Amino acid sequence: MSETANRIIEVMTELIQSRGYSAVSYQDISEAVGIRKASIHYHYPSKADLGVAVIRAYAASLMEQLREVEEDANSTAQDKLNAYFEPYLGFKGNDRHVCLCGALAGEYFALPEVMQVEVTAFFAAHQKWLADLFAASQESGELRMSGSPVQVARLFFDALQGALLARRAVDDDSQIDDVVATLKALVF
Amino acid sequence: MSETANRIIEVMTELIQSRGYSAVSYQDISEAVGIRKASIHYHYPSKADLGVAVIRAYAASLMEQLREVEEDANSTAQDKLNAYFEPYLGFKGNDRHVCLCGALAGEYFALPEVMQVEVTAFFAAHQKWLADLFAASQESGELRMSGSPVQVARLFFDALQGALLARRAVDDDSQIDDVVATLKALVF
DNA sequence: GTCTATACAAAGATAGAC
DNA sequence: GTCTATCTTTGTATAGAC
Repeated sequence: MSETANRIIEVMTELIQSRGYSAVSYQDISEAVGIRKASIHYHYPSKADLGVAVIRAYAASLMEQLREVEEDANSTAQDKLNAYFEPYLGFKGNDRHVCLCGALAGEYFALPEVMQVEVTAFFAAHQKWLADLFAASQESGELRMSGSPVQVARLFFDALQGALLARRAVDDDSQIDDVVATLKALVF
Repeated sequence: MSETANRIIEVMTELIQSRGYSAVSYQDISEAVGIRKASIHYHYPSKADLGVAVIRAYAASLMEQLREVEEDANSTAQDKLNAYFEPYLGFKGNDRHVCLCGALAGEYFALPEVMQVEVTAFFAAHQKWLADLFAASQESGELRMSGSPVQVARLFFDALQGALLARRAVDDDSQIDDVVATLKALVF
Protein backbone atom coordinates (compact mmCIF):
# COMPACT_ATOMS: atom_id res chain seq x y z
CA MET A 1 0.00 0.00 0.00
CA SER A 2 1.42 3.39 -1.04
CA GLU A 3 2.20 6.16 1.39
CA THR A 4 -0.60 8.31 -0.01
CA ALA A 5 -3.11 5.49 0.23
CA ASN A 6 -2.11 5.13 3.87
CA ARG A 7 -2.48 8.82 4.60
CA ILE A 8 -5.95 8.79 3.07
CA ILE A 9 -6.95 5.95 5.38
CA GLU A 10 -5.56 7.78 8.41
CA VAL A 11 -7.31 11.02 7.55
CA MET A 12 -10.63 9.35 6.74
CA THR A 13 -10.48 7.37 9.97
CA GLU A 14 -10.08 10.54 12.01
CA LEU A 15 -12.80 12.37 10.11
CA ILE A 16 -15.32 9.56 10.62
CA GLN A 17 -14.46 9.33 14.30
CA SER A 18 -15.22 13.03 14.56
CA ARG A 19 -18.20 13.58 12.25
CA GLY A 20 -19.38 10.24 10.95
CA TYR A 21 -19.19 8.86 7.43
CA SER A 22 -22.09 10.72 5.79
CA ALA A 23 -20.74 14.13 6.72
CA VAL A 24 -17.28 13.54 5.27
CA SER A 25 -16.69 14.73 1.71
CA TYR A 26 -13.87 14.20 -0.75
CA GLN A 27 -13.18 17.91 -0.32
CA ASP A 28 -12.53 17.35 3.40
CA ILE A 29 -10.16 14.48 2.74
CA SER A 30 -8.45 16.35 -0.07
CA GLU A 31 -7.64 19.33 2.15
CA ALA A 32 -6.41 17.22 5.05
CA VAL A 33 -4.17 15.02 2.90
CA GLY A 34 -2.96 17.80 0.64
CA ILE A 35 -3.91 16.27 -2.71
CA ARG A 36 -6.72 16.91 -5.19
CA LYS A 37 -10.09 15.21 -5.01
CA ALA A 38 -9.51 13.25 -8.19
CA SER A 39 -6.36 11.70 -6.75
CA ILE A 40 -8.36 10.10 -3.97
CA HIS A 41 -10.41 8.22 -6.53
CA TYR A 42 -7.21 6.78 -7.99
CA HIS A 43 -6.48 5.03 -4.67
CA TYR A 44 -10.06 4.24 -3.71
CA PRO A 45 -12.49 4.26 -6.66
CA SER A 46 -15.58 5.01 -4.60
CA LYS A 47 -16.36 6.37 -1.15
CA ALA A 48 -17.71 2.95 -0.18
CA ASP A 49 -14.39 1.33 -1.12
CA LEU A 50 -12.59 3.80 1.09
CA GLY A 51 -15.06 3.20 3.90
CA VAL A 52 -14.50 -0.54 3.80
CA ALA A 53 -10.72 -0.13 3.75
CA VAL A 54 -10.90 2.20 6.74
CA ILE A 55 -12.96 -0.20 8.84
CA ARG A 56 -10.70 -3.16 8.01
CA ALA A 57 -7.55 -1.25 8.92
CA TYR A 58 -9.13 -0.03 12.16
CA ALA A 59 -10.33 -3.48 13.16
CA ALA A 60 -6.97 -5.06 12.34
CA SER A 61 -5.11 -2.44 14.33
CA LEU A 62 -7.17 -3.08 17.45
CA MET A 63 -6.82 -6.83 17.21
CA GLU A 64 -3.08 -6.39 16.65
CA GLN A 65 -2.83 -4.54 19.96
CA LEU A 66 -4.33 -7.57 21.69
CA ARG A 67 -2.00 -10.08 20.07
CA GLU A 68 0.86 -9.69 22.53
CA VAL A 69 -1.16 -10.36 25.67
CA GLU A 70 -3.01 -13.14 23.89
CA GLU A 71 0.12 -14.99 22.86
CA ASP A 72 1.88 -14.61 26.20
CA ALA A 73 1.25 -17.86 28.06
CA ASN A 74 1.89 -16.09 31.36
CA SER A 75 -0.77 -13.43 30.96
CA THR A 76 -3.70 -13.72 33.34
CA ALA A 77 -7.36 -13.01 32.64
CA GLN A 78 -6.83 -9.70 34.43
CA ASP A 79 -3.95 -8.86 32.10
CA LYS A 80 -6.06 -9.63 29.07
CA LEU A 81 -9.00 -7.56 30.26
CA ASN A 82 -6.72 -4.66 31.10
CA ALA A 83 -5.26 -4.93 27.62
CA TYR A 84 -8.75 -4.76 26.20
CA PHE A 85 -9.47 -1.56 28.15
CA GLU A 86 -6.30 0.11 26.91
CA PRO A 87 -7.56 1.50 23.58
CA TYR A 88 -10.66 2.91 25.26
CA LEU A 89 -8.54 4.67 27.86
CA GLY A 90 -6.45 5.93 24.97
CA PHE A 91 -9.45 7.84 23.64
CA LYS A 92 -9.07 10.31 26.49
CA GLY A 93 -7.72 13.62 25.26
CA ASN A 94 -8.81 16.65 23.40
CA ASP A 95 -10.27 15.48 20.12
CA ARG A 96 -13.28 13.72 21.63
CA HIS A 97 -13.23 10.92 19.10
CA VAL A 98 -15.49 7.92 19.44
CA CYS A 99 -14.91 4.37 18.25
CA LEU A 100 -14.98 4.29 14.45
CA CYS A 101 -17.55 1.52 14.41
CA GLY A 102 -19.57 3.11 17.19
CA ALA A 103 -19.97 6.19 15.01
CA LEU A 104 -20.80 4.09 11.96
CA ALA A 105 -23.39 2.05 13.88
CA GLY A 106 -25.23 5.28 14.65
CA GLU A 107 -25.72 5.96 10.95
CA TYR A 108 -25.94 2.30 9.96
CA PHE A 109 -28.76 2.51 7.43
CA ALA A 110 -27.12 5.41 5.63
CA LEU A 111 -24.08 3.23 4.90
CA PRO A 112 -23.41 1.26 1.72
CA GLU A 113 -24.15 -2.41 2.32
CA VAL A 114 -20.50 -3.40 1.98
CA MET A 115 -19.76 -1.16 4.95
CA GLN A 116 -22.68 -2.43 7.01
CA VAL A 117 -21.20 -5.92 6.71
CA GLU A 118 -17.87 -4.72 8.10
CA VAL A 119 -19.47 -2.87 11.01
CA THR A 120 -21.48 -5.94 11.92
CA ALA A 121 -18.35 -8.08 11.80
CA PHE A 122 -16.52 -5.65 14.09
CA PHE A 123 -19.21 -5.77 16.76
CA ALA A 124 -19.48 -9.55 16.56
CA ALA A 125 -15.71 -10.04 16.75
CA HIS A 126 -15.25 -7.81 19.80
CA GLN A 127 -18.13 -9.32 21.72
CA LYS A 128 -16.79 -12.77 20.88
CA TRP A 129 -13.28 -11.89 22.04
CA LEU A 130 -14.64 -10.80 25.40
CA ALA A 131 -17.04 -13.74 25.67
CA ASP A 132 -14.21 -16.20 25.03
CA LEU A 133 -12.11 -14.51 27.69
CA PHE A 134 -14.94 -14.65 30.22
CA ALA A 135 -15.74 -18.27 29.37
CA ALA A 136 -12.13 -19.29 29.97
CA SER A 137 -11.88 -17.33 33.19
CA GLN A 138 -15.11 -18.87 34.42
CA GLU A 139 -13.57 -22.33 34.18
CA SER A 140 -10.32 -21.24 35.76
CA GLY A 141 -12.08 -19.12 38.37
CA GLU A 142 -9.83 -16.18 37.63
CA LEU A 143 -12.66 -13.68 37.38
CA ARG A 144 -15.79 -13.22 39.43
CA MET A 145 -18.73 -13.76 37.08
CA SER A 146 -22.32 -12.63 37.52
CA GLY A 147 -24.14 -13.83 34.43
CA SER A 148 -23.12 -15.93 31.45
CA PRO A 149 -19.89 -15.13 29.60
CA VAL A 150 -21.89 -13.84 26.65
CA GLN A 151 -24.04 -11.60 28.82
CA VAL A 152 -21.08 -10.15 30.69
CA ALA A 153 -19.21 -9.63 27.41
CA ARG A 154 -22.15 -7.70 26.01
CA LEU A 155 -22.36 -5.52 29.10
CA PHE A 156 -18.66 -4.73 28.95
CA PHE A 157 -18.53 -3.96 25.25
CA ASP A 158 -21.76 -1.95 25.18
CA ALA A 159 -20.79 0.07 28.24
CA LEU A 160 -17.43 0.98 26.70
CA GLN A 161 -19.02 2.06 23.44
CA GLY A 162 -21.59 4.09 25.33
CA ALA A 163 -18.90 5.65 27.49
CA LEU A 164 -17.20 7.07 24.41
CA LEU A 165 -20.44 8.65 23.24
CA ALA A 166 -21.14 10.04 26.69
CA ARG A 167 -17.73 11.51 27.33
CA ARG A 168 -17.94 13.24 23.95
CA ALA A 169 -21.42 14.60 24.59
CA VAL A 170 -20.64 15.93 28.06
CA ASP A 171 -16.95 16.58 27.34
CA ASP A 172 -15.64 14.77 30.40
CA ASP A 173 -12.91 12.14 30.25
CA SER A 174 -13.92 10.77 33.64
CA GLN A 175 -16.86 9.13 31.88
CA ILE A 176 -14.43 6.55 30.52
CA ASP A 177 -12.53 6.18 33.79
CA ASP A 178 -15.74 5.66 35.73
CA VAL A 179 -17.08 2.96 33.45
CA VAL A 180 -13.77 1.10 33.29
CA ALA A 181 -13.44 1.28 37.08
CA THR A 182 -16.98 0.06 37.65
CA LEU A 183 -16.57 -2.79 35.18
CA LYS A 184 -13.30 -3.85 36.80
CA ALA A 185 -14.96 -3.87 40.20
CA LEU A 186 -17.52 -6.32 38.88
CA VAL A 187 -15.05 -9.06 37.99
CA PHE A 188 -11.70 -8.41 39.69
CA MET B 1 -48.18 23.27 16.80
CA SER B 2 -49.90 22.36 13.53
CA GLU B 3 -50.60 18.82 12.43
CA THR B 4 -48.09 19.11 9.59
CA ALA B 5 -45.41 20.50 11.86
CA ASN B 6 -45.99 17.49 14.09
CA ARG B 7 -45.77 15.02 11.25
CA ILE B 8 -42.49 16.55 10.14
CA ILE B 9 -41.08 16.07 13.64
CA GLU B 10 -42.24 12.46 13.72
CA VAL B 11 -40.79 11.66 10.32
CA MET B 12 -37.49 13.41 10.99
CA THR B 13 -37.17 11.62 14.33
CA GLU B 14 -37.52 8.23 12.67
CA LEU B 15 -35.16 9.11 9.84
CA ILE B 16 -32.44 10.25 12.24
CA GLN B 17 -32.88 7.14 14.37
CA SER B 18 -32.33 5.10 11.24
CA ARG B 19 -29.65 6.97 9.28
CA GLY B 20 -28.41 9.87 11.40
CA TYR B 21 -28.88 13.58 10.85
CA SER B 22 -26.29 14.23 8.12
CA ALA B 23 -27.76 11.62 5.80
CA VAL B 24 -31.33 12.96 5.96
CA SER B 25 -32.36 15.40 3.23
CA TYR B 26 -35.38 17.62 2.77
CA GLN B 27 -36.22 15.34 -0.14
CA ASP B 28 -36.45 12.36 2.23
CA ILE B 29 -38.71 14.22 4.64
CA SER B 30 -40.79 15.59 1.80
CA GLU B 31 -41.52 12.13 0.44
CA ALA B 32 -42.33 10.61 3.81
CA VAL B 33 -44.65 13.43 4.88
CA GLY B 34 -46.24 13.90 1.48
CA ILE B 35 -45.54 17.60 1.02
CA ARG B 36 -43.05 19.58 -1.05
CA LYS B 37 -39.58 20.51 0.16
CA ALA B 38 -40.42 24.22 0.31
CA SER B 39 -43.30 23.55 2.71
CA ILE B 40 -40.93 22.08 5.27
CA HIS B 41 -39.03 25.36 5.36
CA TYR B 42 -42.27 27.15 6.21
CA HIS B 43 -42.54 25.15 9.45
CA TYR B 44 -38.82 24.93 10.23
CA PRO B 45 -36.74 27.61 8.49
CA SER B 46 -33.51 25.64 8.55
CA LYS B 47 -32.45 22.04 9.02
CA ALA B 48 -30.80 23.02 12.30
CA ASP B 49 -34.11 24.45 13.58
CA LEU B 50 -35.81 21.19 12.74
CA GLY B 51 -33.03 19.23 14.40
CA VAL B 52 -33.36 21.18 17.62
CA ALA B 53 -37.13 20.77 17.65
CA VAL B 54 -36.77 17.03 17.12
CA ILE B 55 -34.36 16.56 20.01
CA ARG B 56 -36.50 18.64 22.39
CA ALA B 57 -39.65 16.70 21.52
CA TYR B 58 -37.82 13.40 21.92
CA ALA B 59 -36.29 14.36 25.27
CA ALA B 60 -39.62 15.67 26.58
CA SER B 61 -41.42 12.51 25.51
CA LEU B 62 -38.99 10.27 27.38
CA MET B 63 -39.13 12.36 30.54
CA GLU B 64 -42.93 12.39 30.29
CA GLN B 65 -42.93 8.60 30.37
CA LEU B 66 -41.06 8.73 33.67
CA ARG B 67 -43.39 11.26 35.29
CA GLU B 68 -45.99 8.77 36.49
CA VAL B 69 -43.59 6.53 38.41
CA GLU B 70 -41.78 9.59 39.71
CA GLU B 71 -44.90 11.23 41.14
CA ASP B 72 -46.31 8.07 42.68
CA ALA B 73 -45.28 8.15 46.33
CA ASN B 74 -45.65 4.37 46.53
CA SER B 75 -43.22 3.53 43.75
CA THR B 76 -40.04 1.80 44.86
CA ALA B 77 -36.54 2.26 43.51
CA GLN B 78 -37.08 -0.98 41.60
CA ASP B 79 -40.24 0.42 40.04
CA LYS B 80 -38.42 3.53 38.96
CA LEU B 81 -35.52 1.66 37.46
CA ASN B 82 -37.86 -0.68 35.64
CA ALA B 83 -39.68 2.35 34.27
CA TYR B 84 -36.38 3.71 33.05
CA PHE B 85 -35.65 0.46 31.20
CA GLU B 86 -39.04 0.47 29.47
CA PRO B 87 -38.23 2.71 26.48
CA TYR B 88 -35.07 0.74 25.77
CA LEU B 89 -36.99 -2.52 25.78
CA GLY B 90 -39.48 -0.78 23.49
CA PHE B 91 -36.76 -0.44 20.87
CA LYS B 92 -36.97 -4.15 20.21
CA GLY B 93 -38.66 -4.85 16.90
CA ASN B 94 -37.95 -4.74 13.25
CA ASP B 95 -36.79 -1.24 12.44
CA ARG B 96 -33.52 -1.46 14.38
CA HIS B 97 -33.68 2.13 15.54
CA VAL B 98 -31.20 3.51 18.04
CA CYS B 99 -31.69 6.29 20.56
CA LEU B 100 -32.03 9.60 18.72
CA CYS B 101 -29.30 11.19 20.81
CA GLY B 102 -27.12 8.13 20.61
CA ALA B 103 -27.14 8.47 16.83
CA LEU B 104 -26.51 12.21 17.04
CA ALA B 105 -23.61 11.75 19.47
CA GLY B 106 -21.90 9.57 16.85
CA GLU B 107 -21.86 12.45 14.37
CA TYR B 108 -21.52 15.15 17.02
CA PHE B 109 -19.00 17.39 15.25
CA ALA B 110 -21.00 17.38 12.05
CA LEU B 111 -23.95 18.91 13.89
CA PRO B 112 -24.84 22.61 14.07
CA GLU B 113 -23.83 23.99 17.45
CA VAL B 114 -27.42 24.56 18.53
CA MET B 115 -27.97 20.82 18.16
CA GLN B 116 -24.77 19.88 19.97
CA VAL B 117 -26.07 21.81 22.98
CA GLU B 118 -29.29 19.79 22.98
CA VAL B 119 -27.49 16.47 22.68
CA THR B 120 -25.22 17.36 25.56
CA ALA B 121 -28.21 18.35 27.68
CA PHE B 122 -29.91 15.03 26.92
CA PHE B 123 -26.94 12.96 28.07
CA ALA B 124 -26.48 15.07 31.20
CA ALA B 125 -30.18 14.92 32.11
CA HIS B 126 -30.42 11.15 31.76
CA GLN B 127 -27.28 10.44 33.71
CA LYS B 128 -28.48 12.83 36.41
CA TRP B 129 -31.89 11.17 36.62
CA LEU B 130 -30.24 7.82 37.21
CA ALA B 131 -27.64 9.22 39.60
CA ASP B 132 -30.38 10.85 41.69
CA LEU B 133 -32.27 7.57 41.80
CA PHE B 134 -29.18 5.65 42.90
CA ALA B 135 -28.26 8.27 45.48
CA ALA B 136 -31.73 8.06 47.06
CA SER B 137 -31.73 4.27 47.01
CA GLN B 138 -28.31 4.21 48.60
CA GLU B 139 -29.64 6.08 51.62
CA SER B 140 -32.77 3.96 51.82
CA GLY B 141 -30.87 0.75 51.14
CA GLU B 142 -33.37 -0.25 48.47
CA LEU B 143 -30.73 -1.14 45.90
CA ARG B 144 -27.43 -2.92 46.19
CA MET B 145 -24.73 -0.45 45.16
CA SER B 146 -21.19 -1.19 44.03
CA GLY B 147 -19.65 2.20 43.30
CA SER B 148 -20.84 5.75 43.72
CA PRO B 149 -24.33 6.73 42.46
CA VAL B 150 -22.74 8.74 39.66
CA GLN B 151 -20.51 5.87 38.59
CA VAL B 152 -23.32 3.35 38.57
CA ALA B 153 -25.56 5.78 36.70
CA ARG B 154 -22.92 6.18 34.04
CA LEU B 155 -22.50 2.44 33.68
CA PHE B 156 -26.25 1.94 33.31
CA PHE B 157 -26.82 4.72 30.82
CA ASP B 158 -23.77 3.96 28.72
CA ALA B 159 -24.51 0.24 28.60
CA LEU B 160 -28.06 0.90 27.42
CA GLN B 161 -26.92 3.26 24.69
CA GLY B 162 -24.28 0.76 23.61
CA ALA B 163 -26.81 -2.06 23.63
CA LEU B 164 -28.92 -0.23 21.06
CA LEU B 165 -25.93 0.18 18.77
CA ALA B 166 -24.95 -3.46 19.22
CA ARG B 167 -28.37 -4.97 18.64
CA ARG B 168 -28.63 -2.91 15.45
CA ALA B 169 -25.18 -3.96 14.22
CA VAL B 170 -25.67 -7.65 14.90
CA ASP B 171 -29.46 -7.58 14.37
CA ASP B 172 -30.31 -9.39 17.61
CA ASP B 173 -32.87 -8.09 20.08
CA SER B 174 -31.42 -10.25 22.86
CA GLN B 175 -28.58 -7.71 23.07
CA ILE B 176 -30.99 -5.40 24.87
CA ASP B 177 -32.49 -8.13 27.02
CA ASP B 178 -29.06 -9.35 28.10
CA VAL B 179 -27.81 -5.93 29.14
CA VAL B 180 -31.00 -5.06 31.00
CA ALA B 181 -30.93 -8.42 32.79
CA THR B 182 -27.27 -8.07 33.73
CA LEU B 183 -27.77 -4.52 34.99
CA LYS B 184 -30.76 -5.57 37.06
CA ALA B 185 -28.76 -8.39 38.61
CA LEU B 186 -26.20 -5.86 39.77
CA VAL B 187 -28.57 -3.85 41.95
CA PHE B 188 -31.76 -5.84 42.62
C1' DG C 1 0.20 9.09 -9.54
C1' DT C 2 -1.42 13.59 -9.66
C1' DC C 3 -3.29 17.14 -11.99
C1' DT C 4 -7.18 20.31 -14.48
C1' DA C 5 -11.49 20.34 -16.12
C1' DT C 6 -15.93 18.96 -16.12
C1' DA C 7 -20.09 16.20 -15.74
C1' DC C 8 -24.24 15.38 -13.28
C1' DA C 9 -27.04 14.92 -9.37
C1' DA C 10 -28.41 16.39 -4.97
C1' DA C 11 -28.06 19.43 -1.26
C1' DG C 12 -30.37 23.44 1.61
C1' DA C 13 -32.77 27.44 0.88
C1' DT C 14 -35.70 31.52 -1.09
C1' DA C 15 -39.24 34.16 -4.03
C1' DG C 16 -43.53 34.74 -5.19
C1' DA C 17 -48.09 32.89 -7.03
C1' DC C 18 -52.16 30.76 -5.30
C1' DG D 1 -49.95 26.81 4.25
C1' DT D 2 -48.63 24.79 0.14
C1' DC D 3 -47.22 25.10 -4.28
C1' DT D 4 -43.83 25.81 -8.66
C1' DA D 5 -39.74 27.53 -10.02
C1' DT D 6 -35.27 28.70 -9.29
C1' DC D 7 -30.73 29.81 -7.05
C1' DT D 8 -26.30 28.52 -5.34
C1' DT D 9 -23.32 25.36 -3.43
C1' DT D 10 -21.70 21.07 -2.73
C1' DG D 11 -21.59 16.22 -3.50
C1' DT D 12 -19.36 11.93 -5.91
C1' DA D 13 -17.28 10.66 -9.89
C1' DT D 14 -14.92 10.50 -14.65
C1' DA D 15 -11.87 11.87 -18.81
C1' DG D 16 -7.76 12.86 -20.33
C1' DA D 17 -3.33 15.66 -20.13
C1' DC D 18 1.05 15.55 -17.87
